[in-house]
Formats: sequence, C-alpha cells, structure tokens
Amino acid sequence: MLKDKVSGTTRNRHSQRYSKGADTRRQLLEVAIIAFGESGYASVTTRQIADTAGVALPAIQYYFGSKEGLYLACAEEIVGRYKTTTSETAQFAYTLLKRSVAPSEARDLLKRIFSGLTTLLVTSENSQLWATFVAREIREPGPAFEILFNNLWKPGTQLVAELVARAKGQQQADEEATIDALLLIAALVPFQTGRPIATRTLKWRQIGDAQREKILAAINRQIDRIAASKASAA
Amino acid sequence: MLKDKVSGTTRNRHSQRYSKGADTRRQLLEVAIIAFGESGYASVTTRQIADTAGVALPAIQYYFGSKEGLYLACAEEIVGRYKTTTSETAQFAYTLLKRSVAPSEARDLLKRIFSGLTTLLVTSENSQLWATFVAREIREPGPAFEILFNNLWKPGTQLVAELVARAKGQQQADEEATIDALLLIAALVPFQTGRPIATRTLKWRQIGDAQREKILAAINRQIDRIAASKASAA
DNA sequence: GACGAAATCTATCAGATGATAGACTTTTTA
DNA sequence: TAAAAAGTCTATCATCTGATAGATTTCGTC
Repeated sequence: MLKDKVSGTTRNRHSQRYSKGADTRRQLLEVAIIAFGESGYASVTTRQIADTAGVALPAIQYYFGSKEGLYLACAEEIVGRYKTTTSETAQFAYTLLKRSVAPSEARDLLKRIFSGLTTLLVTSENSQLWATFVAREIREPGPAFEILFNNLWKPGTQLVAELVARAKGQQQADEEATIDALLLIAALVPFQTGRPIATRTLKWRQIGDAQREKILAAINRQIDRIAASKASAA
Repeated sequence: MLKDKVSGTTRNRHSQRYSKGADTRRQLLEVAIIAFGESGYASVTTRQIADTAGVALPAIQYYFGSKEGLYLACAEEIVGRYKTTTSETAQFAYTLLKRSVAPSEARDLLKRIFSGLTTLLVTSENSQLWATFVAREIREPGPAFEILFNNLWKPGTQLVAELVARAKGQQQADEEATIDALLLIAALVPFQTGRPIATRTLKWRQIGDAQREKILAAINRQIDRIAASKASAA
C-alpha cells in the first residue's frame, strides 16, 4: 500500500521494503503533464495516459488515487520544477527590491526577466509542455488553481508590477503599474498559448532563435516605452 | 425532414408546410454558444445543452446532425453576429486605409477600435459569451477554426497591423508592425480570457464602467507609446 | 376533415470512461 | 527460505455519452 496519494513522499518511513514504483510514478506524471497541458482535463482519458506511459490502467489509481489526484500531482510537480528553474533570478530581484532601485536598473532587470521567461515559455521545448498546463489552469480555474496561483502567478506578477513601478519612477506598485504589468505579461500569450495562430499570422514555420529575437525585441520595445512614459497622469 | 443540417437555410422553399422549428434551433444555438464557450467542446454534454434549452435530446441531431454540427453552427452564428456589430467601424477603417493616413489619424482610429473592442469583449455581457467561444477555438484549433480565423481573426489583425504601421509613420505593415499589433491585441486577453485572474490580481470585484476606463487608459497608453516610437531601428 | 410533412418525444443502443476486485509477480527482510 | 510488503496485471463494473429507432403530436395544405 501507499500512504500519501498526492505527494507520495511518505514512503521509506524507517525501512523501505520495496520501492521500484518511483519510476512508474514519474513516468505517469511526465506523460500526464503533457497530455493535460495539450488537451485539458476533460479531453484526456486515463487510458491514454496509462498507454502512453506504458503501464496498466490501475496504476493511476494506485499512485494518485484518482484522475483528479493525478492532475493535482502534476501541478505540484510543475511548481517544484518552476521554482528550481527561476530561483536564482527571483532571489536576485527580491534582494534588489529591498533597497531603492533606479528606473534604468528596474528596466534592465525587467528585460532580463522577460528574456528568461521568453526562453522558458516560448523557445525551450521542455517547458512549453508544462507551460500550457499552467496557462490552462490559470485561465480556467480547476482543482489545481490555488496551488498554481499562489506559487507561480501571484509572486510573478507582483515582482513584475513592482519593477514596472520602479521603471516608471515610482516607489511602489499602484493599480496602474499592476495593469501595465498584466499587459506586459500578456505580451507572451500570443507566442505561448496563441502559438499556432501567431505563427500563422506572421507566416513563421517555427519559433527558433531568429523568431525568439524578434519577439524579445518587441517586448523590449514595450518595456522601453513603459519606462519612457515616466510621469503618468495621476 | 430537414435538408441543410448546418446552415438550415433550405427551409421554406416555395411553400412552407409547417415551420416552428426555427425557435428550437435558435434556442439550441443560444445555449450551446454559452456552454461551449464556458467549458469547451469536450466538457459539454449534449444532454446539458438539451436540458438547458428545454428540448429533448434528439433535437440536436435533428437540427444539426451531430454535436460537432452544432458546434460548427455556433461558429457560423457568431461570425454573423460579429460582422453585424462591427461592420460600420470596419467599413470606415478600410475606406480610410485606401488613401494616405496621417500617424495621428491612425493612432486615433486605433484608440476608437480598441474602445469598441473593449466594450465588446470585456464589458458587454452578451458578447462575453461568444467571445470565450472564439478565444478558445482560436487558441486550440478545432472543427470551427478555419471559419473563425478567416472571418474574424485574420481581417481583424490585418487591420490593426496596418493601423499600427501608419501610426508609426510607415506606409505598410511589416513584420515588426504585425508583432506590435499582436501584442496590442494580446492586451485584451487578461480582461477577457484571463478575467478571473485579472480581477483577482487587481482586487476588482467586477468589471464595470470604472474598470473599463482603467483598462482603456492602459491600452491607450500602449497605443500612444507605439505611436511615439516612430523611428524604429530597421 | 383528412392527408402528410415537420417537429418532438420516450426508450434504447453501442461504445467509452473512471474506478475497483482480486489474482499474480517482484523484491525486501528476517 | 518463507513471510510480507510493494507493485503490476487482467477482468469487470457502473455510469455516462453521443446517437438512433420508432411512435406520437402539431399544423399547414388540399
């Protein structure tokens, strides 16, 4: 038997009897994140996942309790991976925010962050997979909404909003800066969630390094424009 | 019997025997657009639609042939409504584009268009319903993709791209202008597709007139910023 | 008023889906 | 080496889902 169906961390209490299941569990998670991300919770069947993962159907119930349990486990797995990937930059940014930040400094850090985000969400094959999972759950709140909102979205938008405010010469993010931050983050949507239509509209066959540069240039233009409009009507 | 299952326009050929079904058909469409828009094709069951519409289950097969037929009919219905709603502004814009347009003129027209779009997609209750339908099909191409892409998305983005180019002092939309246009359109996403998370991030309880003004102000800021950056590195 | 097309209904089917039962296999431990 | 835990499998269940069959009702036409 298995105790904690969701996190699955309760194994090897004081003497592990037999543990090979970690591989199967990981394999199921891997396949499920991709499948749920591509097609959504309702469209994916447990049989599809089990078949693709190369395991028998009841393995899902065995390791995750239910289809929904598997879905939640995917979200937790993603949060873990994301935090690992972005911890350096995030740490640096939070440290910076504690002291007074010059507008140009905030602007450059914004560019740096969005360069990383573009790579993470648009270019890198591996992260596209879970990025679609997150994007879907964020725009259509489901069982995993809270965990993704609190761990990914909320800290991310807050950071961007604070930096936008600094770039505009303010000391703290107000509502206007937060809205600008949302629009800036939304600039990634066409190339992540909206990839099929963006490539078609721009007549791109793929999004490679050349395209990545053009996207980044457009986002940097937008950051520069925000920074340039320092004294806003308030 | 009924001939054309999808468009359903083949009735009353030369002498209509008996026709009450138009009401039922309309009612099914109305309910289906909302349901598909809210939850997506796979998550909605034909029974849900039939029950909500207050008709028996086989009515869907009778009028639309199949669930997918109903879905396609929804898309056609939406295209019709959208064209009706936006034809004035669109006509005006296309006429304008035929002659040389001053940057300030293009900028103002952009603002006017996005003011209308914001009302259409964000404020107005009626259009939110089908807007979610369109947004979903656009980002996850399904059976109705082609019709929505060709009739709504393509002409819309082309128009915005041309105006963005003019606002930047160019005579024609190049790739950079098209990307800027995509980012501008993407600015609506947080408040349409991303409404639940945007309201939560901004601590808004609803999106009323006050919020609409703030959104519009942010979009206008972005348009002004684009127009201000006329001489871009090319 | 009778005929027939149009429309709507009840009942049912075949397949898919999430979940479970229970037998069998693998590995650890004592 | 035998007991026990962990893991995996086949077979099956109950339910849901899209679709169909076929009877019944509605209403314009002649």
